[in-house]
Amino acid sequence: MYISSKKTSMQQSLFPHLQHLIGLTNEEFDIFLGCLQSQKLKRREVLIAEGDICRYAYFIKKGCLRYFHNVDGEEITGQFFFENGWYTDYESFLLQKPSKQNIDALEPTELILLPKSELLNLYITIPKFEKFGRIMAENAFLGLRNRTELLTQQSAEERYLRLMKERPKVIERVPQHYIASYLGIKPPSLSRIRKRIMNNT
Amino acid sequence: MYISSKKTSMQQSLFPHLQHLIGLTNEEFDIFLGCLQSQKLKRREVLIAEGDICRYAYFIKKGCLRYFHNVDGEEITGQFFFENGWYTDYESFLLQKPSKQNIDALEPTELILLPKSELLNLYITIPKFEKFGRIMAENAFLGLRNRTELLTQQSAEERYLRLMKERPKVIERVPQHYIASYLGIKPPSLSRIRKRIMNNT
DNA sequence: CGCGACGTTGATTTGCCTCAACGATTGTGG
DNA sequence: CCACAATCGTTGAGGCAAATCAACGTCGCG
Repeated sequence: MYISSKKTSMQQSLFPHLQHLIGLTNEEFDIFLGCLQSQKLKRREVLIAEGDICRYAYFIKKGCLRYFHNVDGEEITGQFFFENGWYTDYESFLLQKPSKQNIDALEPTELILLPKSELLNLYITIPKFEKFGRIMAENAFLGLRNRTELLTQQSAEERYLRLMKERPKVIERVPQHYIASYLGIKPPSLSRIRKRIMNNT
Repeated sequence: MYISSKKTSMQQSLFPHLQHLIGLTNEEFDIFLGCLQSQKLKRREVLIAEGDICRYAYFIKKGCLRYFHNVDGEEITGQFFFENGWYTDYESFLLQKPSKQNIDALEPTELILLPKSELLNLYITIPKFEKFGRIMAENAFLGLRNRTELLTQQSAEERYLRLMKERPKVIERVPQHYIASYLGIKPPSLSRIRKRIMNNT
C-alpha cells in the first residue's frame, strides 16, 4: 500500500485520532490529507489576535496553546490546549466574525491546519465529516463546561486543588501567572495559596 | 397539501425553526414529527434531577427552564432557557451517564421531546440531521461560552449590568435569588448592587 | 553584564459573605 | 374571610478572602 511521506509524518498522531473518531478508509484519509496545511509557532508567538477571523481548525501535533481575552487591558486566560487535541476559536470559526480572543503558544508548537472552506467541502464529499464536526463541537462544549464548573467552585484554593488533581499537566507546564488568571485570581493570591497548601501537607 | 393536526399545532414554532436550520422537506418533517413526544410542566416542577440520565433533547414551546447543580447543599444556577430554543443536558445526553445537574421550570412550560434514540436514527435515515446535531452542539457551546465570559467579568456589578443589557428577559422573568446565583453572588449582595445602580442613575 | 519576566512577601483596602432580623407578598387551610 | 406559613427581597453589623500597591529576589537571555 502506498503511503505518502506527508501521511507518514502525520499518521502517528492524527491518523489514529481520526480513525478512532469517525473510522475513515485510507482513501478518505488521503482526501483529508489533501486539505491540510501545517504551521510552526515559537514560544510566545501569537496564532490568532483579537479581531482576526479564525479560518482554521488546528490539530496540535506538539506543544501547548492558550487562549485569553483582554478586559480593561488585562489578560484573562481562558483555556490551555496540549498535543493530540483539536483547537479552534469556535465563535469566530463558526460565524466567521472577528475573534474576541487571542491565542498564543506557551511552548514551541507544531500545528496541522484544516481550513474551514475545506471542512465545508468535506461535509459534502464525505458526509462522515458531519460527524467529525459534530464531535468537535461536542468536545469543545464539554471542555468549556469543565472550566465553567471550575469557576463556580467556591474558593480559589478549592479551584487550585481541583486543577492539580484533574489536569496536572497544566500545573507542570504552564507559568504560574497564567494559571492564576485561569482560576480567576491574581498571581500574589495564587502564590499565597500554594504556600498554604505546602504547609498543610 | 396534507397537514397533520399535530403538525398544525407545532408548526408555528418548531417547523419554521427547523426549516431555517436544515431545510427539511415536508416529507422529512413528517418523519421527524413521528419521533416527537410532548410534555407539560407546572411552575417549579423538576424535569431532570441529578443522577438521572437525560434521554431527550427538549424544544421549549412556551415557558422557561433553568438548570442548576448542588454544591454543599447549595443550588448554583447555571443557565436559563426560554421559548423557541432547544435544551438538553449535553453531558448526560451525549455520554448517557448520570446528570450532574437539575432542570426545573420557572414558569408553566410546554416542551416537545426528541428522544436520543430517535435522533440517532435520524442521523442515519436523514443525514441532514447530522447537521442538526452539529448545530445544536454548536449553539449549546456558544451559550455556555457566553456565561463563562460573563463569569470572568471582574465585579458583580459589571456582571449584572451586562446581563441587564444583553438578556433583559432574564431580569424581567427570573426571580432575583436565581439571578444572584447565576452571577455567582448571594441575594443580599445583588440587592445592594441593585440599590447602588438605582441611586447612580 | 543589565534587563525583563516571573514569583514571593508584607501592609492595607475592599467587595462580597455570613448571620440575623424584618417587611411585603402570595398561597393555603380552617 | 381571616390567620398563618412560606417565599422572597431588603437592610444592618461584622468578618474574611482576595485585591491592590509596592518592594525585593531570582532566573534566563540578548
